[in-house]
Amino acid sequence: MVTLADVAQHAGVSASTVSYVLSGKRTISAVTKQRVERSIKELGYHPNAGARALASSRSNIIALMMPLRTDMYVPVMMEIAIAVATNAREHGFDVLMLTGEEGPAAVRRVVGSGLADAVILMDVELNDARLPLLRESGRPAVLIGLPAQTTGFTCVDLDFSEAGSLCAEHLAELGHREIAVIGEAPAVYERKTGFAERTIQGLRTRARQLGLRVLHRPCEGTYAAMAGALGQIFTERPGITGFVVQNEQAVEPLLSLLRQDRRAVPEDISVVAVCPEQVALQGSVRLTSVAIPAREMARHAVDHLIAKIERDADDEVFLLRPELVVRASSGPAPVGG
Amino acid sequence: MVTLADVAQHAGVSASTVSYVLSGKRTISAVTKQRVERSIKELGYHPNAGARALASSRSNIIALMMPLRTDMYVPVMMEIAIAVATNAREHGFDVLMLTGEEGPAAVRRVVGSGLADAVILMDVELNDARLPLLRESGRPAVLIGLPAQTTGFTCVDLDFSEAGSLCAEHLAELGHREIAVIGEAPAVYERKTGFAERTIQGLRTRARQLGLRVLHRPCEGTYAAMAGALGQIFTERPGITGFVVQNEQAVEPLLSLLRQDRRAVPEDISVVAVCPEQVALQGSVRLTSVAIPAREMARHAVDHLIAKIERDADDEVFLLRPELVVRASSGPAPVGG
DNA sequence: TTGAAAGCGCTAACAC
DNA sequence: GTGTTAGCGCTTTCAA
Repeated sequence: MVTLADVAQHAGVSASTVSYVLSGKRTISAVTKQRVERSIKELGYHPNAGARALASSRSNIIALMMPLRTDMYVPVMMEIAIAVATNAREHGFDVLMLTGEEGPAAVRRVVGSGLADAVILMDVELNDARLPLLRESGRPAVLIGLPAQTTGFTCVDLDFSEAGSLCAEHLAELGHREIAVIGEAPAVYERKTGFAERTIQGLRTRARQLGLRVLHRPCEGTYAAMAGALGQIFTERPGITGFVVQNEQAVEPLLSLLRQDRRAVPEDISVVAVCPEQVALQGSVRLTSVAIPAREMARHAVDHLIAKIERDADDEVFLLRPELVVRASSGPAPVGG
Repeated sequence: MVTLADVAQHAGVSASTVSYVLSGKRTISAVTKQRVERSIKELGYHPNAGARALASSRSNIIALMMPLRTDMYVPVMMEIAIAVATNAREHGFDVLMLTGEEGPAAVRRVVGSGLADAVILMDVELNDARLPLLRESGRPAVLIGLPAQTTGFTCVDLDFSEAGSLCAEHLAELGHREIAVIGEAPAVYERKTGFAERTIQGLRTRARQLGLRVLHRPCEGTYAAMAGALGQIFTERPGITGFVVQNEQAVEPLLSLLRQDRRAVPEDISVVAVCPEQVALQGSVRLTSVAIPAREMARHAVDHLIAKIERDADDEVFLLRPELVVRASSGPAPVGG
């Protein structure tokens, strides 16, 4: 194994000089710098990560804690994870992947051992058990999601309330007067991550202002559940002409069942989704939707985390502005009835 | 920060004793052991990861290199990644997530710096650029996928050839005589990961033995592409009564278009998929399918990698036996025509 | 602009 | 069954 000492000897300088060439923490004459860099290349030197971490008390590793449930929001999570890793590399950091499996203790472990310099938490719940541990660890942390109590943390999330509001507005503008919201599965609401609640609340508030009538139904993403929900909805409110869906899995079942029901989209029924771009684009109908901006969230999370690590930046709450993109699934409310 | 020396002092023993209590590498009397463990608890001691890595030349970290393309096989990849992480933890290892972004050099970096003790490569291509680098690094590695040249590596993959064979068998047994295979998008074949080719080859071989006529069409996973392909297929071979699909995205479009076409599944047309269990279960029809056993692959990969790290185990090629599960999308070939 | 040297916290001989 | 101690390879004062 090639060590820094080997490089120093080969270049005819001291170890510290090599170290400083690498870190750039002090000015080095052009000649020595070149000599050192040449030696590094020739010897194929790679600084030892462990030694570095020990001497500098910095691992240059960020821990990313994945959600426990691997069955939900998979594409978004994956996109965030990859974007976090890519982004972190641009700042010279690597990413350690933690699963929910190990529980909140995982946070203590990686942070207590100095394995990770900082933590990103995905899929944060309103009263997340990991937060107290993180807080007492004193390590920089960024949450993706919005817990009940944000003090001590930087949070990044989509402004779901505004997203709901945009959906209401869009349908109201198209002349719809009565709409239904197909929500996440009941389990999601029970988990209290808050985003589903914020969406419906934002939607309801705006709907009230616009005189839009709203029926909200949480729903499993299966054909059977969707069929049941749809039947009930049209029975209760036959005048409904618009749907807002916030449930990846439910999108195709909904479209498929409407088709079967001989209700044309968007002529008879308008559909607006809150979902990853991918889902909105690849289905049987290109959906008018509010996207969940995974990469942007990851970028904010990493950038701010690095700022906290390196410049002790302050905590902030970033609520990203949602955008509604009009596609083929929404149109004017049918006239008459 | 609490160090091992602090613990030693607090427990009234030497540093090495504490170290040995932790590692279990030598026998310690019950009393000292308990005293040490008590001190560890009381002081809230966490061994420093960097120091450990430096002293032992072992980081207890496995690097997991994700596929470059984040748009394909997302659920399987995510499932594998999480299973790898969970499994690794059971052996006391953490997982570092590398994206394709950084290119093959990422391998050299994490391995050269001693950041990772070993590597798992996902989505391996037939002539993968990362393999030579890995080979010369001499670090233990496991590939998920099957490259052209496996020497020096342990490989884990589904036996796709056998999977194709099973599909042919199943349809033949049901009396089908003419089938179509909807394959992955052309881009997948161009990337030369080999699995798509192995599937069709295994299927073809068995089909020939069984007197089954096969038409193979790679296909994008969009409604438009699927509609085009389907039209062509039925024009060319009006006698087709069975479909094998190996393309997650194409499953729903296919089912939907068949329905629109008034071809009932499974009465008129049988459909067999090679896809993740999740996809087979959550669509509009519960699909007869051969599952891609993500967790099992991850388990094999991790277990064998650990065996290589700790016991210098030999390289092996694990081709997991596929299983075809009969569900609601396949049935006897229609009589007459 | 550079060098010397003292650790960082742990492991693993080597001693007894 | 336990203690002593020499590193592991790097960063960073301190000194010149």
